[in-house]
Order: sequence, then structure tokens, then C-alpha cells
Amino acid sequence: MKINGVKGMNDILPAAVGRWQEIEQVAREVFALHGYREVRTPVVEPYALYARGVGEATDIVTKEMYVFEDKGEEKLALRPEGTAGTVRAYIEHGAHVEGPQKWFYVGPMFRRERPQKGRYRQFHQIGVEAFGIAEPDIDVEQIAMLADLFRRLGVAPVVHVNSVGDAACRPAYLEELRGWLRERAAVLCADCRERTERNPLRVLDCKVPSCQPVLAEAPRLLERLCDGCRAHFAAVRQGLDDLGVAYQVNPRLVRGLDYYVRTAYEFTSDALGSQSAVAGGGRYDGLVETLGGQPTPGIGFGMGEERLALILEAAGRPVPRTVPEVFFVSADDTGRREAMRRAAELRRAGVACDLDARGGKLARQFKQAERVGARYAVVIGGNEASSGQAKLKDMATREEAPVALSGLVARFRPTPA
RNA sequence: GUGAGUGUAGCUCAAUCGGUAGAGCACUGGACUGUGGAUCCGGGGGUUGAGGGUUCGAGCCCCUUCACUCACCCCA
Repeated sequence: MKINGVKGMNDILPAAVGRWQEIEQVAREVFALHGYREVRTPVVEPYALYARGVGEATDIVTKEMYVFEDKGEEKLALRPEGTAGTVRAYIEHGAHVEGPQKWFYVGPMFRRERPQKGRYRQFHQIGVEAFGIAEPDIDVEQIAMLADLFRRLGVAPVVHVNSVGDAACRPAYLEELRGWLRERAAVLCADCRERTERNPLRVLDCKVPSCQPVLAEAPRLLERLCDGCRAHFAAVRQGLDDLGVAYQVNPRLVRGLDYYVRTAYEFTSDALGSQSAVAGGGRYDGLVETLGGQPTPGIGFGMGEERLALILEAAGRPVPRTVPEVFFVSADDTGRREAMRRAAELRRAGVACDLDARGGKLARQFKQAERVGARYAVVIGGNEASSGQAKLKDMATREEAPVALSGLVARFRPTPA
């Protein structure tokens, strides 16, 4: 009986894993340059953390979370996103006493949705959270950092920014919008009528053609922001302009989770099919308090690694691959023992090398050397072992040159920095 | 949860009207007894996703089921 992997949960095989390693490596470099430090939190958290933090009524909590009882003791959930767990850890360890904290995380998230392009049940996110900074400069820094990260990877998703208001101005706007939508329920699609009650902001980006002209006239939150939100948003825009970050103000940009206030931003690409967002973030000034901590402003983003990988693929960026510098080819048993010794010697010196432990015909070993991408082959048989002189073959040019076995380490040892 | 599409070798796909399942790539061996990318020749590999039905006969038609893909909802 063959057992297959779980639906929507993918294997990342060696031939593809270089893509993930590259993404994560570049992210770590960029984060380090901006003062973000890594945090690792569990993949499992109390169900209540997400019910309270992400929002009791959100799709994520009501229908997408993997929830289970831990031997009847506690209701647990596989994390559907990274912010709630990071905030829990921030509060639990009293991190606020040491001033603003800039953290990042990398790891799998789980949502039980129907899989499609760019959406999987286990997916991988790279995210950052900045705690304790209410000022708009951190919003600017985060957006610019993300743009820099993408630039280093050779892609340039479109940056959308918006303000979703806060407790001072959003509730009044939502009521105004809801009332306005109810008056026009007759000309809106069924989904929009449903969303009018459940999540009126979502109505604004309805894709149904007949809704578009109606919604274009809808009242706009950006024109009804309170003074604080208005000033914050203006400062974010000014800051992005100062840094030369190109962006679009998108009044329809909405964050899916309850905790977002003020700045919302998103990076999108048309290489992703209908799931166009590769990264999304925003400010969550009330979340830490909601989860039992001191009132603490926060802002962060999550980036989908699978989606970024799709973008890099579409951009034709090659998958990086680690290859051995030297591949030993042995002609006989004596040569093979010598090859094993020399390989060990090179490895201790920090030189990546390999050999075909099956031995066998030279042709097969050379084929294996080629397959693993070795730059050089060294042929060793009984003669070479006793004379100490072997042949060094450049796999690309096929040129051979004599080499002393005792000089291999000096020849290939990485030059100290 | 809803809708559509697709299931044939490890991968990409053929198979005429319903008539004994094939190719390319990949793998493996040989041509080539100490040399990998080309060429030529050989070899292994399949319950045609699964189950049932119609038929003398089903990869093909019908039913059921499962899986995958894309889209909706929503989101990274």
C-alpha cells in the first residue's frame, strides 16, 4: 500500500531546495542589516491564542485552522500565521523591558484550505515584527527593507500601501459604509450583500464587473481618517518618498485579520495566478494588549516563501546548487583507498569533495562526477598512489594536468578571509 | 465548503471507429579492459488512479469513488 503525502503539504526535494535556502539566506542578511533578530516559537499554540489574537470571526479561525485536543487536556492549534505566537512569546518573556524589539521568524504555517497555485495547507513564511515603536519611520523602514530584499533576489513586486484607520475612525466609517451599501443592496451581487454585514471593507474589492461602477462611488476611509491616522499615513508616504521607494496608494487594500490598524501594505506580482500577494503586513497597535501584555505598538509582515519561489521561477532565476570542488575517480582498489584518504584530508581542510563509493568502471565514475556537478576530477590508481602524482581534470574544459596528491589541499583550500 | 478540468512508465505525452499499451527524456548495460556531455545498439520498468457496468473484446463508452490541478471564498 503506497502512502502519499498529505494534501496541500509538499516535499521540497534536493533539486529545488536551493531556492528556499537562497531566499532564507538573503532574508537573514537583509534582516541583520536592519537590526532584526531571529525568534523561534512552537508550531503548536493554544487555540485561544488565535481565537483572541487573530479574531474569533475570521475565516482563519472559523474554518481554516488545524485544531486538536492534546489527549483531552487542552485545545491546541497548528499555527496559521506567525504574528500571534511571536506576540505571545514577546509578552511571556517580558521582552518589553529592554526597549523596542525587532524580531524575525522563518517557518511553516498551516491552514486547511483547498490548495491551488500559491496556496498550500503547509506553507512557509518569513516574517518580521517590530514591537514598541509607534512612529511611522518603522513602517517606512519595514516596507523599504522588504523592497530591498526583493531587489536582491532580482525581482520587483508592486508595493501597495493603505491606511485602514484605527479605533478612533474606523468604526464610524464602517457604519457609514455599511449603511451606504445597504441602500444599494439591490444592485450588488449576493457575495457583496453577505459581506456588507460580515466585513464591509471586503466589499470594496469585489471582482464582479457589475459591482465595480457602484463601488467606485463608495465613501472612502482615506478621506475620513482621524487626525492621528491621517498624519501617520502622510508621514509613511513622505518617508517612502524620501527613500525612493516606489509605491501605489491602494484604498481598497484590506488586511484579513482583525488586529490591523493604520498602515497596511502588500507586495503583489502577476506571476502568482490569482493569489497575487507575495507579502502582506501592517500595524497592530492593540494586539499586544489584547493578548494580555502592556499596551505596545507593533508592526510586521509575513512573506510567503512558496509564492516568492514562484516569482523567482517565473523570472527565470536559476536554482542555486552546491557542488563538490573535487571528485575522486579511482581505477582500482589501491586507488580507491588512496582516494578515500585524500578525500578525508581535503574535507578536513574545508574543501567539498566527493567520490563514487560504489567504485566500478571509470566511465561510470566520471558520469557520476558530472552528475553531481564537480568542477574537477582527480584520477587515482595504483600507479598514482605509489608515485604520488595524479591527473587533475577540469570537468568543464576536459583538460588534464598533472598534480601532486600531497599538494591537493594547498591547491584547493579556500583562501582565508 | 462550491465549481470546472485532468488522471496511461520516474518525467512529458501518444494510442485512428472500442480490436493484443507505445515514444521521447531519464535510468541501466554495451560499442569503448584508465576517462563524463555526441552517436549507435540492447535492457529493466505499467493492475492505463481504484471499483463496478455495457461488450465477443474497454486506456477509450456508462456509473461510483479517489487523487491532482486551476478557479471561487479567503489569504502568504
